[in-house]
Amino acid sequence: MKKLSDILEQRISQAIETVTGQEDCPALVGGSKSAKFGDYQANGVMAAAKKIKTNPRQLAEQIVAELDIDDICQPPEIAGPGFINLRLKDEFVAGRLLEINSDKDRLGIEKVKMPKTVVVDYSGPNIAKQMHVGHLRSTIIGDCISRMVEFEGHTVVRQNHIGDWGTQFGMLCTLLEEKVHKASKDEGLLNISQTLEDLEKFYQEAKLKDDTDEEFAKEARAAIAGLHHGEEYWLNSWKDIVRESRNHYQPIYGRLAVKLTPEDERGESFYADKLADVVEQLEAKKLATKSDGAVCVFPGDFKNKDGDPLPFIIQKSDGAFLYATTDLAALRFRINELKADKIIYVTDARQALHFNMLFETAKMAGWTDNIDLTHVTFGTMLGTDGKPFKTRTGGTVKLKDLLDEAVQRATAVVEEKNPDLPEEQKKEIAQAVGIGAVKYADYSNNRNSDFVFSFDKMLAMEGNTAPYMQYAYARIKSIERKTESKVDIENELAGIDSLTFSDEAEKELGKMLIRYDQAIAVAAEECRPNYLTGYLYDLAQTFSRFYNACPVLKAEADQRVIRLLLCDLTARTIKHGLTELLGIEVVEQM
RNA sequence: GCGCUCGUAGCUCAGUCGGAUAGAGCACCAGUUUCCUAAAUUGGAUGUCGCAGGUUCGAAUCCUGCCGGGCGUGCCA
Repeated sequence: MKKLSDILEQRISQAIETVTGQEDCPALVGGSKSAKFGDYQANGVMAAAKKIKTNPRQLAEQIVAELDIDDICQPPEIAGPGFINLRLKDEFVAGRLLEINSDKDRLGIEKVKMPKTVVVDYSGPNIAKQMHVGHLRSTIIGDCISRMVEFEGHTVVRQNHIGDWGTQFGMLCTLLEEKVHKASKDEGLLNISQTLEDLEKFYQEAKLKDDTDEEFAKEARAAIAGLHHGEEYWLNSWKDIVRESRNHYQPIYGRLAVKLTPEDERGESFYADKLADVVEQLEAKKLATKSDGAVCVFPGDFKNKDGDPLPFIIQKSDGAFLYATTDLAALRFRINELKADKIIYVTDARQALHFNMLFETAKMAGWTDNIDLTHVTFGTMLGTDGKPFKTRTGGTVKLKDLLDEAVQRATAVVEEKNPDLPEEQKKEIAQAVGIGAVKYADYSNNRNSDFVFSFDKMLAMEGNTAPYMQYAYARIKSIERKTESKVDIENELAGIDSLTFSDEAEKELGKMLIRYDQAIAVAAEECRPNYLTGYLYDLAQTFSRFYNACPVLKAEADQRVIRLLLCDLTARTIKHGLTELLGIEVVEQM
């Protein structure tokens, strides 16, 4: 089923071009702001009129005369300086609804004709540190983008660029050896998982020893050298740390319903043996030069504080490589080996300069011809005090604790609103609502803005929140359960071949439902989950109006069918949006 | 200094890339339940879209200059 907005755009653009004889006259079709202007409007006529220096209203008349959209709309109206307003025919809306109804999996939404390979780089936790709130936004925004792009029909390759190869591993491996292997000789075995149970503490202990204990620091330097030379002894110890860390963050992905798996991991260590080649290649192309002992590329016209060209440093004066080098190696790998047509990096906005320089450098090297590189940025998570989100004592908030608290608060809400449900069910609801609230709150904000984290706001039943959406869904399910005692819904809906609207609220809901495809397309194109949540919220509100105006159970049989269908399609759309695209659970009862 | 980004109702934020009278939620006021979950819905009030210019049929949106916040700006990631 082709997107309605595309059909309208195409037909009207065609008409404009026929009348004006000009190429490239987009109709600029969009949803109307107000119902009195109809359902859709074309804004392109004014621009076209300017192009050929004619009166826009007269031009609009000619275009409308040329236009053939009887099958979709009532006769178009011309308004204002030259808007073309379109009102959908009931039969058209009904036809679309039936098509959506007949497609259980994709709600009538086509896959793209020319699928691309899209690499999405997101989450990227640091090994040996617990995941904290700083990782949340990249993780879930990246996941939503992946899901949307995948649903559109593209091939998505998720990449979790974990931080598993810094100099800090020298001290970490040394401490682990000390605690586990040496200890096991002297005073019995110490289990590796136990030792690494509190990653944060372990890291801090290693850091402290590294700073204060000279013997330890010496050992740590030997360890990092050994690791970089691939000595098995240290490599094993490093593997232990990576594996144990994964045991910490993989369950978090599980709770967040983030689709990253260990197979998606391709951390810094993976590129370690490809870094020297990156530098050599850039030197061979005469793009990299030595400056103050470091190997640098000077891409674009970035300036430093003194107004001098800003270097993209790819090798330090001591010979070590940096994240710039790793990112260049990763970029080449993604293009050459993963066959990426497009790479989306999801990181916070502070890294914007780094990525601009990375992209520019790669472009200068000729590695990215015809490759679409996008840095999807997002703002900082703030506490209700407007300052970066911290615990009361000023520490970083662990993601695990944050999710625990969300679920706990959701439990209290469920307990208050619906105390009679079975314990087990209340638990499930609290999980769905608590985790959903955290994710939805993030998604519903414009990702570029800094975002104020507030449990009270995100768990509110009013407004654009997860609980509101989940409640909307649960209400529909409740109607369906009650209806089931009278009729077999599936049977009833399967047999429909025509629909007649008998109420304005039905029609409004129907028109909303057929716009889901466009909402996804725009949200995916712009990498903006908030466009999707915005649509879903509109849909839920439109449904609520319908719900008040149009009883389903008490309706006569001929009226009941369309209402049941509208209920079911709304439920399926909300469910699809929440579970498939946002990774948020729905519940049958709340 | 330069760069990026943000500045919209009392508060929290949308605004799909230049479109018609700038929209939601919270808070405030007034309605709606013998009816499918009122965790809902209807109506009302609320704005120098940071400021000043410019571009044009038309600007919150584009350009220029200011003001204010955040971030970044040569060997961390």
